[in-house]
Amino acid sequence: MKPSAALNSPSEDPSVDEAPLLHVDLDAFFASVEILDDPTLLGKPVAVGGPASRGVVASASYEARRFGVRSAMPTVVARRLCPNLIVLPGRFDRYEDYSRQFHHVIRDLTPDFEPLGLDEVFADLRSLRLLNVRPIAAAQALRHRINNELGLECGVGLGRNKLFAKLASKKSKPRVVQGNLVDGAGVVWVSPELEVQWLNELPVRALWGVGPATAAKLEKLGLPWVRDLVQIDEKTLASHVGPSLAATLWAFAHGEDNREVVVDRPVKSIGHEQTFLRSLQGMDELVVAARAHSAVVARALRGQGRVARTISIVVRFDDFTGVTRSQTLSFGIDDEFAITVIAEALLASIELAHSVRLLGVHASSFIERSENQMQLTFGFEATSPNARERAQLVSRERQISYEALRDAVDDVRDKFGRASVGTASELRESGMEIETQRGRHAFGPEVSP
DNA sequence: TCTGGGGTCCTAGGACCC
DNA sequence: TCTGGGGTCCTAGGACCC
Repeated sequence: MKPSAALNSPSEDPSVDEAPLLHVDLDAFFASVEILDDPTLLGKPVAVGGPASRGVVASASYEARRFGVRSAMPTVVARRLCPNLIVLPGRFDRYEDYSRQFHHVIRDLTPDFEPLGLDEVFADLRSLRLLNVRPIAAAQALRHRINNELGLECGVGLGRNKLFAKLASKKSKPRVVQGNLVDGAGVVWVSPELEVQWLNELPVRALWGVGPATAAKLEKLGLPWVRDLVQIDEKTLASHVGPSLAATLWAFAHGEDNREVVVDRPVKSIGHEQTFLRSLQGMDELVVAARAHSAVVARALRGQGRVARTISIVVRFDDFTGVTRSQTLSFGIDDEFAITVIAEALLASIELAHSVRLLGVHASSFIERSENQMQLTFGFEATSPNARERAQLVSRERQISYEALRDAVDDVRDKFGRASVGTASELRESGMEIETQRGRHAFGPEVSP
């Protein structure tokens, strides 16, 4: 266990009101889990990531980072920097196991925490006021437990809000200096006196919400530093980056961040996408992939007990341009056949100028099962769809009655068993049509009243 | 150097309703 | 004949985060 001390070494531990927000960030999470599961990897440059042909690094051990290997770096580049790099494909079920244990440890401190991905959490310590919990002591205890029980290292940041807590945990991290591993402080608290000083030293890129595009924009405006943002008024900023981001950045630059710790953030979309080793050519190959993706999404939906009204597909071409298409239904769905039918229809609306390196299928606009009205399949009046819908329907060949789809799927399953289910193409050819968002109309021959 | 996969949120425009 | 505004929903694209 590495020594834990606050960088600013306060003689006194602040109160939870002085340091209400805590941020924990596990070190090199995926790579560390791989090393725990295979100790022969210890001390070696390890990365978790995609294949050299088309992958990127998701996580790199500190030994790998010494060579300059970083997250989001193309695997080929990482290999060039570090020829002995051990690249592992990633076992996300395993990482989720560890993540659950991580959250369990946090929950023992407080239930008021918010995960970000698998390896980070924010926690609001204010509810611990009456227990006389001291933030730095609590953070150190957290590090010990995570190290003892999970075998993982982490950095903990404390601050007045999410902005500073996160900046602090970053500063707490072990860093590689001149090729050597240097211990970070482990726990860092940004006391109010340090806040302005910290912000003044920071490039805008270090702020949450500023990525490469916004950083370039701000640079062009002559605002490469956080301290520069204080000089500009919010309206001017908004004219360049939009009102929402402008308000956020302007507040950050003044040390303010009103984002709260949200304990149960509801999931808003579920999707699955894949970059192919060899780009797909032609609709037939895409349809096969879309079916597989739809099945994955459907399983996930059912696993979480959700039904989705919107199905989207994402296509990325070889030239890295991309398109998305989506369709919102008036009812929710959760099975692979319904999703496949829609995904295929959306696919059919895309012009394939290049071969396709990535395909994704997503489901969103979740509704409660109890609100999902899908029973009136037969006997509805055949109102004429409006012009826009009709155009959509024609162009995308979709219009299905949900129950008809369901019934057909059940029939297929009954007849052939689960493993040999029919295809969406077959369902479509059977004459059914998809229903769209506003009302139910137009039906295939088999389901017409 | 050549770009993953899981997500979230924002913006802008069009359709539609009142 | 010319002309409204606000609110909601949907779609497409983009940026960002881990």
